[in-house]
Amino acid sequence: MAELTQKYDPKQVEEKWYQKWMDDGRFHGDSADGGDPFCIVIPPPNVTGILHMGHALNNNIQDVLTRVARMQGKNTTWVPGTDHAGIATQNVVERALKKEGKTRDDLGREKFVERVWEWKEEYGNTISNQLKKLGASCDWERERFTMDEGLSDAVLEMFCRLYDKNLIYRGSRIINWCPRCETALSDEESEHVDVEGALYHLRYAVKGKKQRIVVATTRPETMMGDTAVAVNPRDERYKDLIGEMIVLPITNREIPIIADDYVDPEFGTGLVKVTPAHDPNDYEMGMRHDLPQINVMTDTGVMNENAGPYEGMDRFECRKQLMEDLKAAGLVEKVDVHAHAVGHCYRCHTVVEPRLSPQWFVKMKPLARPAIEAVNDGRIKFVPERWNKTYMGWMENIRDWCISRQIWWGHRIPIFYCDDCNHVWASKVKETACSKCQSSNVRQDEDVLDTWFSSWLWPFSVFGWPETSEDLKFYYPSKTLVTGNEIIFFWVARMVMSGMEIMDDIPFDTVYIHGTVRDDQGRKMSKSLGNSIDPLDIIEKYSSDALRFSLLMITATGQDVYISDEKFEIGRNFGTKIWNAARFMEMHSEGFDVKDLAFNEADLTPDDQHLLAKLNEAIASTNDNLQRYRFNDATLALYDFFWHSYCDWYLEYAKPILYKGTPEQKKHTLQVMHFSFSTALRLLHPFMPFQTEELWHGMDYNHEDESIMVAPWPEKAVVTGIDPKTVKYVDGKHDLIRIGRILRAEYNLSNKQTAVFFVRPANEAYGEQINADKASIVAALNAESIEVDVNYTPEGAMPSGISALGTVYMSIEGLVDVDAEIKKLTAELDEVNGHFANVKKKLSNENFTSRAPRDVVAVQEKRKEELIEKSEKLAKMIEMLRG
RNA sequence: GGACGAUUAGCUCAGCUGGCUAGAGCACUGCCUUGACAUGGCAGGGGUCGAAGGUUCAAGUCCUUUAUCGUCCA
Repeated sequence: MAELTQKYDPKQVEEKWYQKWMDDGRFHGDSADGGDPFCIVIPPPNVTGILHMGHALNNNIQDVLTRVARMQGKNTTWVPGTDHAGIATQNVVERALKKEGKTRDDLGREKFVERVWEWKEEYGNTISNQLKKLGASCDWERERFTMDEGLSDAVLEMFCRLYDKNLIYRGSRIINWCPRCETALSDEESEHVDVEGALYHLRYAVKGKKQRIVVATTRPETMMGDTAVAVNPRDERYKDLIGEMIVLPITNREIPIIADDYVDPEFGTGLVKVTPAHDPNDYEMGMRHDLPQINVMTDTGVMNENAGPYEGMDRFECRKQLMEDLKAAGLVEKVDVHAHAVGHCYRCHTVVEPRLSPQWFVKMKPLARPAIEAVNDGRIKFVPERWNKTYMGWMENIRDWCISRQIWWGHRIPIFYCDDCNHVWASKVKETACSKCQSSNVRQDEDVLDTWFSSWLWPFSVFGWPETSEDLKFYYPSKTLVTGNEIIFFWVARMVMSGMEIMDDIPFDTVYIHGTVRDDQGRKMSKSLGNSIDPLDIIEKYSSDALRFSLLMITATGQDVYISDEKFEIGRNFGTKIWNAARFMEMHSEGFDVKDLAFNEADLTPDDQHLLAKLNEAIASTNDNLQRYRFNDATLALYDFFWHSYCDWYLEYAKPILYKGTPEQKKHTLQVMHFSFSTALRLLHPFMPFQTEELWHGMDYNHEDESIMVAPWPEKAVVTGIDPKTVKYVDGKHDLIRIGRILRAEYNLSNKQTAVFFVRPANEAYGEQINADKASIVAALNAESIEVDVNYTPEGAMPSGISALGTVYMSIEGLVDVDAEIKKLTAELDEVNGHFANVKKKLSNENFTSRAPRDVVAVQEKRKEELIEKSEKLAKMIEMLRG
């Protein structure tokens, strides 16, 4: 047996094993090997990304699932990769350029894109490398990037297919425009943020009348684009105004007052300005009433020539100036404080400008139908189930997806225009001649596609689609998708749609949605708040295993998780505990063959049986909880087994045997220990991959297997010959020991002081068992001796307590504090009587005895007996003390 | 405005199909450097389960209302 270091050194161990696993090709799966496929595709992080706690949790979970599947002998692949994050990456490179005093226009499109590729080559592997530090057992040979050749081909193929099916179209719609990124965004990419804004009440003059009306708006600067004022047709107040004309201030343009049901008479004054080019509802109204559309801003959110005197002014600057001017002209009725939700760019948090713009869209309704069915009929399950509703809500109210982006980094839209015959067509190849009139006067669309247009193909594009491959056939559909709730719309829902459309099959059968990682005050971790905890710092400080184990232990299924540095001590301390337990075993294992663990089941002592029963429970619980994605419960089961069952009880029980027992006893005990430990180690491996591998080798458990990664996964009960009655006896024995220790503690006996104990067992059988098993109790209690006697009666005042196996007395010379004893026992008696009263009340209630299930009643009846017995014992003991 | 989630010990959270005498980790108190481990051991204190109604033999758990916080959607 190799010698374990006194202190575990995670840094060196973790590096060593990850490299070894890679060298040995442990992470790779291949369809050619056949078997039972198990596939997970990673939610591709942004290529600009650096690992944060959300990633750590997310990938940790995937790794656990993957490692379990691998140990179960499944043909496993976990496909990693990154996405090109169009806007984010472009922003990063533009910032770098800015430092050099350049803009992307200075470079031109081609040079700029080259520059982004350079950036990607240099920095793009950061997150993948960080995942390796986490211990992620990704199939790196399959690593993909959404802009690589194959995936780009998939994107073009998808676009052309949908275009040819008329599921992609170009049209002028109100889209979300980010004036900072200078591109359109999808509805999902505009994040609604509640802001304390203002509701401006403006006076507009009615043409030909003295009358002025008051219109309420949150965006006065769009006034220059107003083409109507609208009222609800049923609003009596304004009935007479319908059809009149309004003269807009500043530009003096005349616009009509129209009637439209959309107007909410309760909002503001019941009169709203209509700006069809800057608001989706106004756009709809404009269509209904055939109103002109006047765009008043440029791409950068600066007022344009339609804004008259404000041309060239930033939109918010304009709002301020305009309001001052209107105020001066006496055209402001009032300004109310107004809380409302304003769209912000999800990449740069600039206020989004809704704006009329020609863009490319995917028609979503036809794609949604099969995706709705797949979840409705249970082929795809969300865990926790409630996310079904979120998914369905979005699917059923789906709106067309704006997929064109006015940036350079991304897949260029494969649409070609002929400037001679105006033919428009989609093509996967770079066209130089018109497919209709053969003119060479053709040009490709300037825009690129939304990044999500490539990631929605991920579950099949990573396997080479549109090429057919054995891997695609074998691994698709994947098993579980693990992700956070924030990308259900962006990604999960769209993958289901693309999967159903292209593969005619679901992309995964389970979507596990985990919580969001927050700081200890419940705030989202963010760079700007400076509250993020860097997983790499935690790994440095505590180890990767500690990070992983702690994260899972504190993350309840689907609930948000609050973390702080100290939380990771859980995992570190647990690792230390296991390490030291292993060292202890090693100390006693000289000359012992860990490969010979076939102990004789007839020789199993009560404590052996108890430990093995606990091991079985741990196996069952781990498996059950994994199946239900209850990772915290799975880790808790392992924690509890190792720490309490194994270390606190069994290891302490084993000490006297290992130090003083016969060679036969010693061998038997070591067999039980190594058997249990090595089994539990395998269960723990997916959660703490590094340390378990180190111990697997350090303890020489690695039979013919070279790695614990492929050691057999413990599936179910491993030992027969465990008697439940014996297990229960040991539970009782632990209780007895606890009672004895309490007596010691109450009288402040130091560890050096031994004490004489007397036990009056609850029955003969227990008496016999205790007698046969006395040595272990003597050791646990550091007792001088233990006398077991069913008829034991103390001669004088003795400290005592009642355990499950019987009454325990401790003999100490002349030191008994009789009053304290009486007080203690009386308090206990009161408690027992309280419980007894409750039970009695229950049992005398006929409704209970007749309606409750028989076993529930039986439990209460048994309890009643026990309480009576205990109460009597206590009363007698008190009486005796009183003398 | 709608939907979902949370509210349980000082803190962070479990508690799943109602049977609970409500658990864990951290923090706290006392004792202990004992031959795996002080990143530890043994023992201990600490909760009318946000509030109010209801269903039930039985409610932390189910229903209704409500308050507070959070998330998503409009």
